[in-house]
Amino acid sequence: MKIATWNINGIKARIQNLKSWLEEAQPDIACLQEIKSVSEGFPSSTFEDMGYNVVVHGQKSFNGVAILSKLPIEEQQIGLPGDPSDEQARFIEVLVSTPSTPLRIGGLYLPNGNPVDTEKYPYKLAWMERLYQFAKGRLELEEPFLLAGDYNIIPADADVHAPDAWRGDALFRPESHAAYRKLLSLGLTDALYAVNDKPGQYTFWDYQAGAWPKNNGIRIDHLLLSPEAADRLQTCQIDKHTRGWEKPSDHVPVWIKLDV
DNA sequence: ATGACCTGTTTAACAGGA
Repeated sequence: MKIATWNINGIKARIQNLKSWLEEAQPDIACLQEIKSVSEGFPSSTFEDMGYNVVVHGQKSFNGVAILSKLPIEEQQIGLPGDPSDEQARFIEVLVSTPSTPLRIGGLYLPNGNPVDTEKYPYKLAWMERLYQFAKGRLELEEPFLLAGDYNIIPADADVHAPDAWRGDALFRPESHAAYRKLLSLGLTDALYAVNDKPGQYTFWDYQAGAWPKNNGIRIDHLLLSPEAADRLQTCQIDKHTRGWEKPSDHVPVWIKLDV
């Protein structure tokens, strides 16, 4: 089973690229972030025609997440628990049944957090604490479970072209790293590093300053697996070539194959 | 991580992104 995550940076601007990539990559499940659309504005029928079931958690103009699944969706959770006042659409989860096991998949768009001297940074850290509490509960089920998405966290120096230039950034600050380590310490496995820990495996290149031609990238899109999912991990890859397409997203897809 | 950007909203700049 192939499961992917991709921050598409706007469904209206990216629908053609997304269709092309789905046809090429043939994921069974795709977690999408930054759809930048209300739920009713998401072109679900386009993907239903391609054989996907579609769940959307949209918002006007900003954020927004969706999951496309070729397997029937048995349960869904819209939004991250823990703060009823949070109106930002950043989390969606589905439960599907594979031939061998139930499988729970959370798709997330973790807050950026910049600038760090504004309320945006404490919001990011509080959101990460909520994600920690949620993941803790899911891991207690001892089932295959994964959290896939745009974490807006650069895990280590090996994941950024010029680490020293990023030290004070919300994606790379010690407090951000501490919150990310706390999440991992629950027993989650970074799928990419489990199969290949080479440096410089980027998933995002800024539109500005020639970042793509100069390969000034960062790795911020991750799939974190429960022990039961990690046991079934076959491979993890980054579809870097989509960054070179016409009208690209600034992120590229990351996907795993699970033996389920 | 500094070149010279992109998207949505709305239809001229602005907010937000990373």
